[in-house]
Order: sequence, then C-alpha cells, then structure tokens
Amino acid sequence: MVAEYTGLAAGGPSLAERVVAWQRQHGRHALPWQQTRDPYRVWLSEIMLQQTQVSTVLGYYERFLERFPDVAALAAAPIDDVLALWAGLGYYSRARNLHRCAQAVVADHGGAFPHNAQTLATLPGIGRSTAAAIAAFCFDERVAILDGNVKRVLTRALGFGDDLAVARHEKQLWALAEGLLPDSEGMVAYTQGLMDLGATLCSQRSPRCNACPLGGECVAKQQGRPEDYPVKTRKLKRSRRQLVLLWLARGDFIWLVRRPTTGIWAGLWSLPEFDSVEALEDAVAGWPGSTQALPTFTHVLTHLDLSLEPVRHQLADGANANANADAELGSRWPEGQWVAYRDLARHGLPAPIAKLLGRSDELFAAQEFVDQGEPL
DNA sequence: GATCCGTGGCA
DNA sequence: TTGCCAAGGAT
Repeated sequence: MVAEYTGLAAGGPSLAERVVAWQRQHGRHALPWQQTRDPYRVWLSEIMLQQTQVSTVLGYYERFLERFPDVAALAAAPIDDVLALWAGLGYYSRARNLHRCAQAVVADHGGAFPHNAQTLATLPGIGRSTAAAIAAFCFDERVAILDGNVKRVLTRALGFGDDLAVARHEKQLWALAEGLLPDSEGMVAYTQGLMDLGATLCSQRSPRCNACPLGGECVAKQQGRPEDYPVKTRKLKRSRRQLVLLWLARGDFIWLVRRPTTGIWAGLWSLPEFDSVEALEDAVAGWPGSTQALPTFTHVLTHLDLSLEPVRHQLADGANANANADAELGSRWPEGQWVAYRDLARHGLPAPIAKLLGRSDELFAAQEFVDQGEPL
C-alpha cells in the first residue's frame, strides 16, 4: 500500500524539485568522483561504492586511478595487479568483473563506455542501478537508480510499506522511482541528491527530519515513524566455518597459494588451507624444521563467522631438503609460489591474512612466551 | 527466489 | 556480544 507523496496533491514543489534544490545547496560536491563526468572514473567509483561506505572507498579510489588512469590501462593489466589494489575492499568478484568489463569496453565498444544505461547494464558487474547512476551522472539520462539510500528515502517519502524482500514490491518501487524523475537537466543533482539525503539526513536509525527538504510532505514523517521504513524481512542466519591455515616460511619467504576461482576470497593469494589440523600436521610431518600453533582468531563476515587456525612451520635450511620440499609443494599447489615478505603488498591477500602476516612480530613474541611455558 | 560474496563501523 | 548493513550483482 502506497500513501501518496503529499507534495503532489498539494501542488507544491515536486519531490524532485525539492531534492534538486537541496542537493545544489546542501549536498556533497567535493567527492573525488564528482569532479568529473569521465565514465571511467564514475564507473570505478560506482563499483567500489557497491555495499561499501564512502570513507572506506576514498583511499582505494585514488590509488587505483594512479595505477590505472584509464580503461585501456586497466584492460591491459594482469588480474593480479587489479586484485592487489582491491585487497581489503571485499567482494572480490567486483574486481574480477571490473577487469572483465574494462576488457569488454576495449574489445567490444571501441574503448569508450556506452552512453546509455541499457547497454551499460550488459557489461560485467554493472547491474540496473549502477548502469543508471553512470548514465545519469555522465550523460544526463533520465533513468532511476535504486540503491540502499534511495530505497530508504523513497519508501519513507511515499510511505511505501510493502516488504521489499518480495520481488513484486521492489519492482513497484522501481516504477515509482521512475515516475518521480525530473527533466534531464536536473538528473545529476537529483540522483546525487537522493543518495546524499540517504547518506546524511535520512539515515537508518535516527533520521534528521527537521533538516529534510521534503519536510512535512514525507509520509513517514507525518506518521511519526520514519525508522519503520523500508520494510524488509530478513532471515540472516550466520553460520560458522573453520579455516586451518599453513604459514609455511623459509628464511624471508612465505609460501602463498592462489585460492579457488569460486567461494570466499576467490582468486586471491592466501595461505594453504587444510580440512583439519590433523591433515595439516600429516602434511608437514616429513618436512625439516619446527611447527608451532599460532593463536586462533575470528574473522566476521556478513553471513559467516570464520575461525582461523594458523599453524606456522619454519622450514630448515639445507639444499637437499629444500629441493624435496619444493617438489612436493609444487605438486600439491601448482599455483603456489615463494613470496618475499617485503613483496606481500604486491599480492592480493584477504584482510585477515594480511593482518595475520603483518602482526608477525607480535605473534612471534607471543609464541616465545608459549615456548617458555608462560601464559599468553 | 534464495544464496553467496568482505569489510568496517556503529549502537 | 550481537545484529545490522552500506552508492548491488551474479548465479
């Protein structure tokens, strides 16, 4: 059931007019990706910002542009270079799709991004909302976005109380969003303004309705319960998974393997993973050197609590032993390689793995206490 | 349609 | 401690 946005019935400024005027005066204008209408830069920002907050993206965006200044440079780069710059941002399929998209733009579109949302949405990693954002920002196309911010703003303004977990209802909201669009001249400010409203005033928990340009026209504010929107039933049951990891070191080098192309951290470099501590111990039993269990720690994902159990094995020196070890390692992990600690940043590592390896001094210190029989 | 895919911040 | 989720998309 949709209560009507009352500004329309009252003959006052339309929702779009209010949002456009507010954005131009009070919205955000200094974000790095707002200084341009270059589709490459806008596209990069939109992909990085998917399910990711602005403050997190800022540093990644600048580093990425410095290394890949245009779509041709990105398309020509090795995927490992892309993943290395994406490491820590999460949702790594975005990085792989980003790379594939750049290559498609070069190969299929003459090196230029398509100028309309419909064609943009055919490219890897660009869905309906992202395509619309690029088309609106770069080409003034009259097309609606519907991300988390806009869902919140529109459901509140319209009093749209139907469950967005139901596809039919979300489709209805898309249609409503399209019906609210201003003329093309206002598309940039309108699109940006909806997101600015959702990110600043119209927040999830404590919306600042007093400062909102929609004022008393907002149905949710009239009802006095803006926090009740949007309605979205969720059954997020978090599961647990155990990761037994082998930190295999030899001198200043560490053995890294490429993770499978599917599943968590797909395609990134990480430590060899085992099904159990026993399986890991069986594998290293015949290798020269010393084995130490490191402290277990938890890494929390949206749907998953990961329990990471790292075991460190320091391979002893010795030409014969090293040759045998390398042969077995190469056989067991064909895509593995010895990486110098100083070169770790050149590899895309999952955040908890980078954190683990970066805390080596701390962990080794803790381990020494264990060796001496002292409590941690 | 339901599930999967990261990380960090916040209450 | 736990839940929630942010400029979503692919399968």
